Amino acid sequence: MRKPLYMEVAEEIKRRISEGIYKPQEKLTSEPVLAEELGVSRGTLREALTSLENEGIISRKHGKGSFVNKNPDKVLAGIERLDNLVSTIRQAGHVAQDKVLNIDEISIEPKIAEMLEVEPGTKGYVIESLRFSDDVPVIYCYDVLPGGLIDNKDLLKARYRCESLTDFFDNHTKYHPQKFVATANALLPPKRVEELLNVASTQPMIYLEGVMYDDNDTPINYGYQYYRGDKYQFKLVRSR
Amino acid sequence: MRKPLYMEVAEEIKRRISEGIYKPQEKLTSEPVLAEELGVSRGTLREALTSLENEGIISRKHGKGSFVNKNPDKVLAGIERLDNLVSTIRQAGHVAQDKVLNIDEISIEPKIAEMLEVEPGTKGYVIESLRFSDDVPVIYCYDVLPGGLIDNKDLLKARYRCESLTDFFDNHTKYHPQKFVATANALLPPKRVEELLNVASTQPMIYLEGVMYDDNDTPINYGYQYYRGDKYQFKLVRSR
DNA sequence: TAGTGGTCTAGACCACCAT
DNA sequence: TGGTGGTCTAGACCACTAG
Repeated sequence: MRKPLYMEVAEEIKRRISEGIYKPQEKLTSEPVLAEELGVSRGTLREALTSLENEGIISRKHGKGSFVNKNPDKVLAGIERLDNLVSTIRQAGHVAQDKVLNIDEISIEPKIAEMLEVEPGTKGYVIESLRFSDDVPVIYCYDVLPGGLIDNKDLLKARYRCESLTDFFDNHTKYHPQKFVATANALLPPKRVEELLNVASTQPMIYLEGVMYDDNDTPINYGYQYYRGDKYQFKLVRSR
Repeated sequence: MRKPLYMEVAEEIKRRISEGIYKPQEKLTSEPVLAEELGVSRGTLREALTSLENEGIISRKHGKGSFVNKNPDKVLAGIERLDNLVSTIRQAGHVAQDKVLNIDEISIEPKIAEMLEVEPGTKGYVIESLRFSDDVPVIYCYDVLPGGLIDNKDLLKARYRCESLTDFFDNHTKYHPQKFVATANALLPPKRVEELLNVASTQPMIYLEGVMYDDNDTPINYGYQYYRGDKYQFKLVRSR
């Protein structure tokens, strides 16, 4: 079984929506009937519907039915998604590029060491990088990796050939980034960021700072990013 | 059946975690065994585990088991949650206050009318309000309501006695806010915001702008907010 | 009352992981 | 290989909404 059945079912329903067989605001065929029609059990159909609901494509109303949302496309891909920045820029229809500025060995300062759950003064690496959209630098990234994660310093050179730190972790280490727990803020750029991104010192920036965890809850890097507020926007759905 | 069984099961597991029967990083009893032990079907147990996973309390690893996460408490309550701003400030340990500046009748301009799905020029109401933290104004809110939602203009006076527009909708109308679809940005304050929040014109602000929808996907208000970047921070979890 | 989504069961087989 | 979580089925009953 390549793909789980319920995913194929979800895709079939998406297809029907995009082909206009089910239109926004309209009710879907009821669960028992649709399950029969698609040749799956109701349980499997419900798994598919649940995933569509989580994606914001449909809404279910107890006793009434399941309805196609307005703008089933628009939403998604927002600030709560940990995506490759480069692919996010591409999806927005721009030419994207990643550039690593430098990789240096450092001694991790206490504040960051605590977040990374290592001893202060432990060896680590700092990676500075930029992301470009249509040849304009729009994001500055500063990342600190505990040295313990990297067996061999040469391994880090692979970062130059990756499109992001996440790609590097996925493809060259045994750690797989799962979530970035952060705080969001608005700040003016420090001198270095001002110069690298070539923005005015009065240009407000979106500032995200936090720690990345892998799927075993191991902290794998501390990082912060400055996003040009005039060039980069986050989509966001706040819900109850 | 008061509570669904799977919710009770989820609570029982949470209880075991908080009582230290299952400790962070440890593996839970396997699904077949735990289901038998709790006297429910494996399907029901899995529903409970899924909800715990969505809450970030456990992680499941195919072929290995389900594990209690570190810090099963901390996270959550971030930018993706549509919460009463006042209660959010209180939770952070500050004295919070809401103040409505004014409520005016207006003719809705085309750009906003489109977002609210009404005809340009339709009558509507503008509400300007501030949120205070320890007597310091930290958030400026500008909201536009389609006139059609409000039978009687006097009804709006109730807004003065609410702690937020969301409370007003919940308690005085038949509309119940469900989600705020928005964009996030960093901006410098316009003159009016600069004066009302008493901030420097160079103080970066977090700017959220979007449309609120009720549970039937009816747009119930357009709004934007300016948050003082130096006084207000958002928590945020970006995950895959 | 009829139809809808919500919950629950019992049992089966598959895919992943460590040994 | 044996144990774990992942997927799937068929059938039952409950709770909500509307006419």
